[in-house]
Amino acid sequence: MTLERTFRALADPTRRAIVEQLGSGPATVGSLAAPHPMSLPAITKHLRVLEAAGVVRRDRRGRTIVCTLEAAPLREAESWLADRRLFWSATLDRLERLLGADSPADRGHADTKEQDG
Amino acid sequence: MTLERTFRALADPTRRAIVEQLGSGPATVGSLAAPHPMSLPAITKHLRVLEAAGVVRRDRRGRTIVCTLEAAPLREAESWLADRRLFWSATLDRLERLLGADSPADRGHADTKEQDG
DNA sequence: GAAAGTGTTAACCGAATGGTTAACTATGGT
DNA sequence: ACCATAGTTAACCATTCGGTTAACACTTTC
Repeated sequence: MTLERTFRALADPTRRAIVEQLGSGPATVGSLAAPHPMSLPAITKHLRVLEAAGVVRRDRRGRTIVCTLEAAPLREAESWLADRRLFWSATLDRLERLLGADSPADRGHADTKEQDG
Repeated sequence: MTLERTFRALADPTRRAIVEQLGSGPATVGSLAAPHPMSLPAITKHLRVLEAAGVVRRDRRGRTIVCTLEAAPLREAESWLADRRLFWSATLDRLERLLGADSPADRGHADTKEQDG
């Protein structure tokens, strides 16, 4: 599944940093590796994971390789999260009150405080 | 980092299914386990991962345990993706043209070839 | 065509993941 | 008290992950 690969790819902080860097535009493998205190093969592996998820594309360009961010999988992941949000924003509060009414235990967050942002 | 735990939690299909089910409202551990062809301890572990990420909350309720979806981490993950999107939608095309102008090799995504999959 | 530059592949390693079964804890019902 | 219900914890196992070093491959330059 694409979602699985995408979320797993984004789970690693190094790979997220790579994606963030690619947000400033395409970059070579070397320049992507530079900020990270690890060997080049490690970066190669991370890029393979990102590429397998479809998040980045790699194009040979002379003797360097240029990596570019690919939109589709990130968009798909965002959509999945957005679908979940349809719930939290609206339904959550109502359902929790239903639960709370049945047994007023110390779950204490339903009526007095709201940590929404 | 919260983002790391959140993305890692969502990387597993079973855990995503749990989150989706919780989108219909709070549920007991048993009812969350029912749809999945695995043992209860496996589900317990998945719930611990989701709880560690702050994605679900567990409240004892008699001899059952009610799990509820928690908004904050999902919102944070969605925000991270949304920030990335600021790039793909607008800047990508322009940057790629800059790159392409420098050396018109067959980076071929614009008009001729497309190996996307 | 040999040397240097840019990445990848291969082999290996320790730690984390995702699952199992068996034993245990905790609550509720009789 | 005793038993059933609902979940967790413990111990274990195979696989995957994230990193390493060493060797290889492709491109450019001299």
